[in-house]
Amino acid sequence: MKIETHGGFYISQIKQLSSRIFEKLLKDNDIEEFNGPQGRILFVLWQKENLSISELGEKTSLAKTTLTSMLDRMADQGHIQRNPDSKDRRQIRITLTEKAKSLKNSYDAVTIQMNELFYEGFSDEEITRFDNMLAKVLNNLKQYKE
Amino acid sequence: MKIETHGGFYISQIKQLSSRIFEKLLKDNDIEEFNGPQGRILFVLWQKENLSISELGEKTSLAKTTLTSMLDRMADQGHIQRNPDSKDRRQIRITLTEKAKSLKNSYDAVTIQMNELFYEGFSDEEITRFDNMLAKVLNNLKQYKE
DNA sequence: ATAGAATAGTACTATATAGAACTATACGTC
DNA sequence: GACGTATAGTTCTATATAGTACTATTCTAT
Repeated sequence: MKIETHGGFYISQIKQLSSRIFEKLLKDNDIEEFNGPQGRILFVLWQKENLSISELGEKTSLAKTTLTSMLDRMADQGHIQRNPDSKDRRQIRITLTEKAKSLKNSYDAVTIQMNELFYEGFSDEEITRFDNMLAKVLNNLKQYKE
Repeated sequence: MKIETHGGFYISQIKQLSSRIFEKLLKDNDIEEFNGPQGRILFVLWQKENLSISELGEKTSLAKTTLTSMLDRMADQGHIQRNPDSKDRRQIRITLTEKAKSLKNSYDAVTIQMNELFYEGFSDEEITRFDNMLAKVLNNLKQYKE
């Protein structure tokens, strides 16, 4: 690989800008209940509840120390609950409150707005190809972790 | 755009993991002088010095309030200097110290290691295509900003 | 020339983020 | 079964990150 690449530099910037824009869209849509980073955690829990904190970490790629404090805030705000695991007393299972479940639709609406902007000028085929490449990079990085 | 996309979710995760891996590579290469986020700022300044803080913000996609505190730390560590602009007294021009200039090679070496991992299994052509797509998304987001 | 708007940076505050060190529990080997 | 090791979470600390409110300076339209 001798060519010049800027992937990492682009990714950082895209992350920065999309986070700020997402935050703004939440505000524009009068969604005050959660913010972008919390949305990422909810996104995972809406798909599958009752995850342990470590599992949540794998699915979000966040460190578990990050999750501890975020889950603290989300519990304070009435979005999640910490439940002891019945079999392994080291583990904690995270479940959603009804309040949190009811927010999924608002989140989805904002995601659609976000995607329109994000993928402006992309054909459906290009989006698919791009998504696959991102998944591949993500997989490369996950491999490295061990 | 009716298809299911995960671009934003992937981007967040890639950003998270690559930041942590990059940090680890810096440590493995015994580079203690700067960290990942500071490296991003240095990367821009190595290409063109004497930027104002707003210009640095545009090129890194960081908010200027973020830069204020990061530049404080980087000045403390002897990497950058704040110089008053001679024409516009509101502006400050950022220059690199000799110490900071000498770090570029170490950074480049780590970037190469990082890219090898990041683009594992990509052909040169795919890398180029992927980079172009990232640039396009970044451009979309920058457009929106106004 | 001056008032009002725009721009550049900073101070302050809150959240996100993660590493290191820690505690409690479980597991694996003898 | 006991001891050493691995795993799950938390606490503590430091940096990154950005929004809001602020000050100082410049620009613009009259």
